[in-house]
Amino acid sequence: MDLSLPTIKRLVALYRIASELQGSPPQTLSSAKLGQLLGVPSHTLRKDIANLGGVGTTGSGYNPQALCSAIAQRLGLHTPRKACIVGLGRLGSAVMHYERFGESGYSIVAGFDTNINRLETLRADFALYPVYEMAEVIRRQAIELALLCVPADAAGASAQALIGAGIRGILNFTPHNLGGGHQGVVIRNIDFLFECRMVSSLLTLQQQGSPLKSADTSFV
Amino acid sequence: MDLSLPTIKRLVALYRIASELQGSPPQTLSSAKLGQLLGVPSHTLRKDIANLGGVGTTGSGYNPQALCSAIAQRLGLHTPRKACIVGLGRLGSAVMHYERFGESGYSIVAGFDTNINRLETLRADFALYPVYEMAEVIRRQAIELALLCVPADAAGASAQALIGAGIRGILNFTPHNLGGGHQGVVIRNIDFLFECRMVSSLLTLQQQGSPLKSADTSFV
DNA sequence: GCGTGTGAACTGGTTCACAGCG
DNA sequence: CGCTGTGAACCAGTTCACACGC
Repeated sequence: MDLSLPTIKRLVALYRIASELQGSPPQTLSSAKLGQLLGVPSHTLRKDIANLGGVGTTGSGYNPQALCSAIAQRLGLHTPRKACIVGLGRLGSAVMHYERFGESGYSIVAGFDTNINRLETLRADFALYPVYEMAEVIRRQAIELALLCVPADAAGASAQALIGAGIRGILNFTPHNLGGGHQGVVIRNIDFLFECRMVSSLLTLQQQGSPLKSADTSFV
Repeated sequence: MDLSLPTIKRLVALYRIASELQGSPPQTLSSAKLGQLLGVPSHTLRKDIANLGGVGTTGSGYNPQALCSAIAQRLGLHTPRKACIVGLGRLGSAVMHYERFGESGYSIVAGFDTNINRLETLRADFALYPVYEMAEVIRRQAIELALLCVPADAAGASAQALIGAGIRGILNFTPHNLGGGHQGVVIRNIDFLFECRMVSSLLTLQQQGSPLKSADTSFV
């Protein structure tokens, strides 16, 4: 069975909730309960989970850890993968220090920057390289994910270089849209300004009395 | 005409592109060109833009600044609104220093934290308050947006407090899903771990040979 | 002829309703 | 009797194809 993109998103969100709830009291989770927690109708979740197959006893709800591991397995959330940080300025450093990154399944194995001085002064528990070695390091170490933290005006070029080096995914923290479809490379934008504007838009339309169907604005 | 959520997202993305391109050479933008830049088929964009009405001459393309201002007006991107930061730790400080925030149309007028010491030592060009004054300040100043930067375990309670105080939108930077549908409050999650897992999932499915229709993984 | 605008066809994701198991 | 699993109905958004203005 193929999963649709919305379904994948909900499953990833479910994964966190389920993993948080798989703690001490071995409760059982109903689709209604989960739906409430996530802001999604229960039948949608039932469909989503049904796609995984085999989880959930008909009649009682879902077992948290069964659900958790089913999602993780189906989506490969535990697959160990290598990541690198491109751009070690303020933003890159912040990302680099994010404690919970380990939970993602990725391990950061390299950092790149154009500024040689910065490379020498920075303290990191992974190797740092000048950018001109980027392609080679990525290939040699089979790095799959790049955390793109360069200044906005360098984003396009960096992305091209990364794709040329065979990267598989890019988390784009720069405020620059990397839309140019490059087949096979997964790109996700984490864009503060964009989200601000989304809120603004939704508020505006809502204040004008536009329906704005379903409260799922936090999703999608 | 009502706009759908996917349409709104594309228009917001378009807005940035158009505003970047409205510079020196007064060119004209075709839907094909824009589509390529955004990774979206041209006819989809044509539909989206057509919703705005009146932009675009049949035959030649779109005028960048006309497009820009049409989007801004329709979505209220230039509407001045007030925002506050809730939680002034490492994350909150980073958000607070984000230079380009001004472009969003919001101005930050207040910051809140439980830690009184922190309030006294922090340097900001807006007023800082202890949390117990939060509801009152939000109401008095008619603050519409909250940038939620508290620790994960405080996220739920803070969100409740904000909603109780009449906030209209929340940008949730905490790794905690705020799904619980609260009618009328726009919530958007900016979640690093979630995005990492999304990439992981998409790579996994893709490597298994699942179709993963359309390269629009960066959208939605 | 290039490129927008748009009504009509289509696709696929969501919603519904009910069968079935604990 | 509560709650999951699922096939059928529904609907929104995307895709297509063509008419029209420059």
